[in-house]
Amino acid sequence: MLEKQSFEKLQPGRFDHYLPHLSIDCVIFGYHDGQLRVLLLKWTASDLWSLIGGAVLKEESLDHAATRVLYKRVGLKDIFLRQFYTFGSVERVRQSDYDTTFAKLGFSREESEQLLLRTITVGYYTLVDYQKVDPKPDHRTEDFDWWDVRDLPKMVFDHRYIIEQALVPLRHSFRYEYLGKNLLPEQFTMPELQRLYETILDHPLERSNFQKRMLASGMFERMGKRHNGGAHKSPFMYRFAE
Amino acid sequence: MLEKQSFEKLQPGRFDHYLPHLSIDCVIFGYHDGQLRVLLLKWTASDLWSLIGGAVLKEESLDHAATRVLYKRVGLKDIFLRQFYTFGSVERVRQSDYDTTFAKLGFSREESEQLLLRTITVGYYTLVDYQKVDPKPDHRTEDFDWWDVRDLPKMVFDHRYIIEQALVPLRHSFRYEYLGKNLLPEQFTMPELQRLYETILDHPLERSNFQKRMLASGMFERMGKRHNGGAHKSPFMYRFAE
DNA sequence: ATACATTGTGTAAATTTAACACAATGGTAC
DNA sequence: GTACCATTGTGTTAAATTTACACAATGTAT
Repeated sequence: MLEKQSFEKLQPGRFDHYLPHLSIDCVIFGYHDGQLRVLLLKWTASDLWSLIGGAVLKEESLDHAATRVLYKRVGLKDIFLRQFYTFGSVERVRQSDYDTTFAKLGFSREESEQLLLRTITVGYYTLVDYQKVDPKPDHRTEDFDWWDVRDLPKMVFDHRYIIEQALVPLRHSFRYEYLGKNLLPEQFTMPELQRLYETILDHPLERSNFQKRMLASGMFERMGKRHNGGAHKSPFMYRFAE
Repeated sequence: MLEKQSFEKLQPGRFDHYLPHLSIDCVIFGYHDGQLRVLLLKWTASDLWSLIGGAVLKEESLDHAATRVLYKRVGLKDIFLRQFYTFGSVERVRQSDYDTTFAKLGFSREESEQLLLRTITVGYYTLVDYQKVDPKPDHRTEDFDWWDVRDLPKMVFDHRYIIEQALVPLRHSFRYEYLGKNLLPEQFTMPELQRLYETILDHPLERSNFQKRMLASGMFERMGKRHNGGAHKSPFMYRFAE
């Protein structure tokens, strides 16, 4: 369980090196088993989950902070990362019931308030390969897991709202761009790609029209065929071009 | 010219009541004479111009800060306001040549650095009636003016970049929504509406198709005709519905 | 009264999107 | 080996939307 001392160890000189009142939070999307999922951390001694986020160094950009946090906390590199909104309501931090959580951890009311300072958070969303994630729980978090976006757990602050807001530009981008590179393995079949799109856009797509649209986009390269069992015609494999 | 004392008067207890390192900036769009324009303030004793912005109170939301600043500095109320991006590069404040500007104003190097602190700014854009604007230049700014977005003056920090970035979602919103309520007078003709759209989208639109699309949207109410001279067929007047 | 730039609306062509059809394939069941 | 069949790739048609063009009506200037 998190000790008061270890918190200070965890964030040495937090208020010297980091910008106060500001954080970034990353909605990390992954795809598995026909489900769109987000990577969440479970807080120690609590049933609350949270996004992966962190403070911003005084000498780094917001994008850099997001990249740094993703690398240090989840081992992710060279990923699709996009800022989508900045959440700045007054109640977003305080309204939560996690004041009591801090009390449980041995923090005084005064110290707790330091940690519960008014905070504006810049939201990013990222698309990552479900398998390549290697979260490093820290002293504040004891576990991590992927959660279906349609079935999220109890979350700290306004993190659930942030996820819902991230879904809007995510869906929009899948309508007008050809993403998904980081959500699928290196090679994939057209039905697999379609399933991804249907999951994210949350509605069925007509098979033959989908295939034609994808091929006409020129974003995909056809590789060899896959013969791996299943009583079916063997499909072509594709990958994202260049 | 700005005196050191008046700056303190201007922002009493700035570091007590406001969140440090954070600001909001508003790209105020107006429309006049077939030009899309932004409202800018001219800095005292300088040829630099800037957006209308300000700090965020510790007990107000970002949206509230933007609304407050727009009301206090420009007298605007009940306007279209939309957050679009948060600018957080490290160099955005320091790279500028305005260090020298502060020197001219009698600030010491130390004090100047206080004012040139690393600052993240949350960008908003707004659509306002060109005529209803009543800017109140303060001690830091000696003048204001509307500038054509295609012909902007020399600007402080990254404000020119912020304007360019605001144009992207602005154009996008005009493609998929029916805005313009605040950019036009209460009543307007279809050619006038079309001219607005063409100016913002920056390309010509086919007249008859434009008219049909607008009418079909149900967003506009047809009023009486206008008879005000000009050797032309008199056009219908429209207004935004409800 | 005539001319004419402008406005409102109608219609046809082109393009895009959606819906459906069918043949080919590769494995399974017998 | 052979018939079967879910799946995949592609083609074809219908519907809807977008684009281009046409024409009649109007109000003012001459």
